[in-house]
Amino acid sequence: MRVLIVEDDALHRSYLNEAVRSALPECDDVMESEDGRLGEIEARKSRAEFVVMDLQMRERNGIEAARTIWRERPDTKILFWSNYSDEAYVRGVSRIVPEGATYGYVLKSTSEERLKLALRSVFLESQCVIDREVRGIQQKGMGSAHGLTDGEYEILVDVALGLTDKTIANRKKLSLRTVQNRLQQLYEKLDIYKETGDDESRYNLRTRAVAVALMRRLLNASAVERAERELQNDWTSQEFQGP
Amino acid sequence: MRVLIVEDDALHRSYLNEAVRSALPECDDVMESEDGRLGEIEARKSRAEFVVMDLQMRERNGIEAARTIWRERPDTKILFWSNYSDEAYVRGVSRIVPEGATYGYVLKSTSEERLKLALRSVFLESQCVIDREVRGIQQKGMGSAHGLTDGEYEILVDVALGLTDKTIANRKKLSLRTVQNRLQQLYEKLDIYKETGDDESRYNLRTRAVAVALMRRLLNASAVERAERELQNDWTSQEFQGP
DNA sequence: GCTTGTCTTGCGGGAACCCGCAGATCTTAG
DNA sequence: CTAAGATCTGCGGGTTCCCGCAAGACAAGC
Repeated sequence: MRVLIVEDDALHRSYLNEAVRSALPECDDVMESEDGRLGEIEARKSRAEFVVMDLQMRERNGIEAARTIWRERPDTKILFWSNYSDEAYVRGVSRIVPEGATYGYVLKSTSEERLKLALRSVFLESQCVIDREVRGIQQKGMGSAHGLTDGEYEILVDVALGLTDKTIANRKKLSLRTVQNRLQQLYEKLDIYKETGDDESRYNLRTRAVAVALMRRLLNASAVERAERELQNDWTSQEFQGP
Repeated sequence: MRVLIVEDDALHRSYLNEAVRSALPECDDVMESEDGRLGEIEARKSRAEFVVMDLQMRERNGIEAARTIWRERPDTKILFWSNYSDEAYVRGVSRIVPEGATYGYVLKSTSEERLKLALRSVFLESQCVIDREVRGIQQKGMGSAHGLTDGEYEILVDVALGLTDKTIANRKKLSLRTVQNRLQQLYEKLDIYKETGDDESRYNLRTRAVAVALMRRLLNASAVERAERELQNDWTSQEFQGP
């Protein structure tokens, strides 16, 4: 049994190493990689079945790395280990997990006990373990507080990328007016209107929406970069023109 | 001699504690705070002259905390200790440092030797120490690659907040056309035009500018939040109504 | 069937945005 | 003082955005 740790902070890396050795005495070998890119290579070379993965790394973030690892070996068990419970990350993870794969999601602020428990549960018993703080975000469809539909979230990302309404309509195969409608209902969910109501001063609604999405941690730079890469793919592989 | 450590990650906190005790044997007491808010209180209560401050914390980020600490005791020596060399953070720090104050800025990835050296240099010899990677950003005015004027950066922040051109004009006491001019030169610096040139597909320029600023780490959520708070101050203290 | 509700699409217009052009102001160098 | 250069400002227009209104599509329920 061999475990691969992918984490770019040296302290956290050694902490994880120690925790893994302590929680899993049956573990023969613990490998380490310093960023997502190297993690992919190491996982491919060593054929590790168990991975502890940091999100938010320099060279290549944990979501990208996990996706390629799962693409090559879908039975790999991955425990995600993240700083915050940003909605963008949680969504990103749940978007790439393949059918039936086992994974976990724990915050760096959890106690060592919980971490070790999660290691044993995910790696040995193939249970999915998700921290309570994260769980709150994962179940979508709550009381409009910060529960965006998948469709609305998609629109939000496209807007945050700086796309035009018309461009979004082409990409999503929708009418122009429909895109604008979804934007409006996005504005309502984000309380954009309430703010402009206070003063006569007006916001530019679409950029304001991006701003509050940032502040509410619905978006972050990594999510935008991911979407940007997907966009460039669509952009070059197929030309978008006409009805 | 007493040192206050403000850092919300437990591992980094203990690492810093050890480093401080090792680098500064003449240090009597090492205090710790878990976020910016508590750090302010502890600094006020203990009258610590030396602070090691993390940026990017939950409750109140390091820049805010440092500002209030410096406002109460401008002779406090602060060593900033950050994950990345994000332009937004560097700008934020250099914006709040008072006249003649001594401070340092080192990355978490630097070696323990460099960290200890920085601790001694800043705290004992009152030297300003700034990591090489950070230095690159600090000197502004380079070959248009990512060198934004202060004025351009201000505009960028206001746009990222979601403000209207007219609103920005009022806030900055400028003409509407001037704001739009600055926006145009911002677009050029960010290469917004080059991108739209590839395809007929159009971007919404202002949100696109925010997107690339995010991806180039010129902006981040903390910077937006900071600006938002300033905005709300102006908003309520004085009413903005054009002639 | 009829109604109710949600989602999509079109039309139209007022407002905001993007920008070329040209005159006015201010700085800097010779 | 003058000339050159950068910045600010107003005007006019083409485009996009924001949104109220209304008609069609589809599903669920009495």
